[in-house]
Amino acid sequence: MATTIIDIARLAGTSKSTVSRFLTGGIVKKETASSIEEAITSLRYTPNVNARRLVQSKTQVIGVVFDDISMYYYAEIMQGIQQVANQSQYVCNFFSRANCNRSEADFLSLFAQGQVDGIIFATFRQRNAQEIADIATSGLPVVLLGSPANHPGISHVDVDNRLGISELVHYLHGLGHERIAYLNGPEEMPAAVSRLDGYLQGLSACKLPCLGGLVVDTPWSVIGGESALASLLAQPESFTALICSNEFCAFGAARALQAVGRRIPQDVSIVGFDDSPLLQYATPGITTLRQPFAQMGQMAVKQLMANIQDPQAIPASIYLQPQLMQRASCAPLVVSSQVG
Amino acid sequence: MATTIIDIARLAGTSKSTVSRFLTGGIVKKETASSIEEAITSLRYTPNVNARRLVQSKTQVIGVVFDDISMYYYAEIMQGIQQVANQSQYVCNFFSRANCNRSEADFLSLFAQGQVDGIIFATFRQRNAQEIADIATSGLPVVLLGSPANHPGISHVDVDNRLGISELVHYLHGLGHERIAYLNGPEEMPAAVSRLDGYLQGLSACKLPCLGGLVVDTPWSVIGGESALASLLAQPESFTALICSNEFCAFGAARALQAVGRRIPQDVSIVGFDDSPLLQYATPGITTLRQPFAQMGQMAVKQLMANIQDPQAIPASIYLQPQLMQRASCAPLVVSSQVG
DNA sequence: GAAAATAACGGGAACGTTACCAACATCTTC
DNA sequence: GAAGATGTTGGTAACGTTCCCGTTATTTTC
Repeated sequence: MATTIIDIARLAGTSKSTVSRFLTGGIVKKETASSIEEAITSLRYTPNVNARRLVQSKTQVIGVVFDDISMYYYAEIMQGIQQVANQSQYVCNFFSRANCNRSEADFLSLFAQGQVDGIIFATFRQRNAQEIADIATSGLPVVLLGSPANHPGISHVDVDNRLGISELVHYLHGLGHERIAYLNGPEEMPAAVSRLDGYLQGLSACKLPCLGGLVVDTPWSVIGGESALASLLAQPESFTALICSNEFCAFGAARALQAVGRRIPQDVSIVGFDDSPLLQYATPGITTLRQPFAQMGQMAVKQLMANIQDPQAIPASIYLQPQLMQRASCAPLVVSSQVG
Repeated sequence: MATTIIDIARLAGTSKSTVSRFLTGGIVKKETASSIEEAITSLRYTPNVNARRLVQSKTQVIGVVFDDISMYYYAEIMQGIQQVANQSQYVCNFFSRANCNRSEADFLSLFAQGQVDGIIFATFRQRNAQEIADIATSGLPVVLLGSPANHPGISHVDVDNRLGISELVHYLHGLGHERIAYLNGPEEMPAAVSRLDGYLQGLSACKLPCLGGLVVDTPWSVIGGESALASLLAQPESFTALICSNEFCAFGAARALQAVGRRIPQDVSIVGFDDSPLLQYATPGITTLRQPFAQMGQMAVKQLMANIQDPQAIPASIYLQPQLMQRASCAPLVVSSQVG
């Protein structure tokens, strides 16, 4: 049926060993090489990857598993992953768990036996001990992306949530703000926990008091941000700046703030976490911390490659720093402008 | 190294043929079956996909090539594709052309020789005759997704751009509008051409005159929409409604409109094409046509499956209808409200 | 209970490649 | 020009499956 290495050998007047050697970059005489080349183009030959993978027990494929591929940032992560993978002649298999109700363990066995050379799990959630054990015993190189904890034996790449929010506190403090409210995320999200940590750390580093009423929990949604702002206004403590632990609640909070007549940034400075057109095009544009998703993807692949090439390579935890995207939603404190 | 079918046979006290028969759903005695099953679980055996693919020359993989995976709607398309693929025990290989400067032809040869059983090209651009010929001669089942033209021999799935915009004209006409402006997209985008067609068709179906000044070209961006609106206001024809051929220019136009003091929808009704949080959370929310991306992905896979299962299957062109997402940006015409 | 039919199994070739290793050709060196 | 070094080649065994087909075990039928 399809043309094989043997057809090439026959046409080039040599043996399949020599053709194979040519294909894999071994030593062949110039003349032989050129007649093989000729045969390959004239027969439009492409090596059969499955035969190659079978004999080499190597696939040049990495598997990438997402929680739910529909969030905008997954696109960026994928881009980063793909870019580096392709540079290294690797191909990516992407999966979204949301559409196939398989557990990570299912993926481990799905990928077992030669499907992929390694896996990136890009799922932003907590893992239990069993799941970690499954990964560790699978024998496959694995990198966790956007995951919180540092598990011995498993590499992982994440953004430095704590540092990011802490910098944000410094930034607002530098503008003169001392009463900085905080919209906290759901506690089952590890990222939310780290961000709250960053807020508290930032406050203490700036020698600012932590005023209990100024921390309000919210689900990470526009509506969540709106109602969180309502409870913030309902409590007695005043504030001149507001840090939102997520973009959607930032947008909601900003809108709710404006709806009750508070001006941004004259009355309240507001910052978000995560970036999207929503914050970019809000009026005013909302200052936010941008997660370097593409770079996170790139780093994850690089680390995975290292682990694939050398199974003894030491696993690493890599934290990338979020970048401050300055827009018009923050201003220096004017003493008369406190609200609350 | 890894456990093979032979290890299972040995442990189960039978032959590899029988184990293989068991694995592929053939007839085996109950007792044999259970001892094989036992051996499989105790040795944690998983079949080697590469060996299987080699001998069957079938991969259970479909390749999916995107132009640039960073647009939000690709996530939806991927979701749709993945969902149906997984149901059929297929696995997807996703690629983004943006990061690997390979042509579609490169992908055809990359995927040749057993990488995949079929390909979906989800690239929203025009193809030249050579590219079409390459696809046709590749021998691989191919489905074009979001592509404009109907090429003999190649299946394709797209949204019905023309019908969508035409319905939009009817909708606005139904609200009493007769002077409906149009923000046209870049002519190298086939979708933009179809949408303009739809606008013109809609006008003529509603027996409305096409007023030359009311059609303005714009790149599909927020800034583009803003400046297009400026030129619309600079020309003499008045309008009470505005159709934007894309979400970004809709957002920009709406913002520019409000910036010059025109109220939405009291002074001007405005609609977009494509949907995203940007339009959803704009103030007021902007009515738009939502492309059923997930369904497009699903249909593409179904069609591809059909073409894989039966290479003689007749290629099909499938057009899905965009859905009107009604928000607060449109209102019935009040006679005194003309602007322009 | 022998013949025929059926059920279950096992041997071995094939899939298309790589990789080892022995063989052969060509070139140096003295 | 023989001995060694170097460069190039081809034969063959693997890789882990599936699938065909002949063989053996079991059941049915008269």
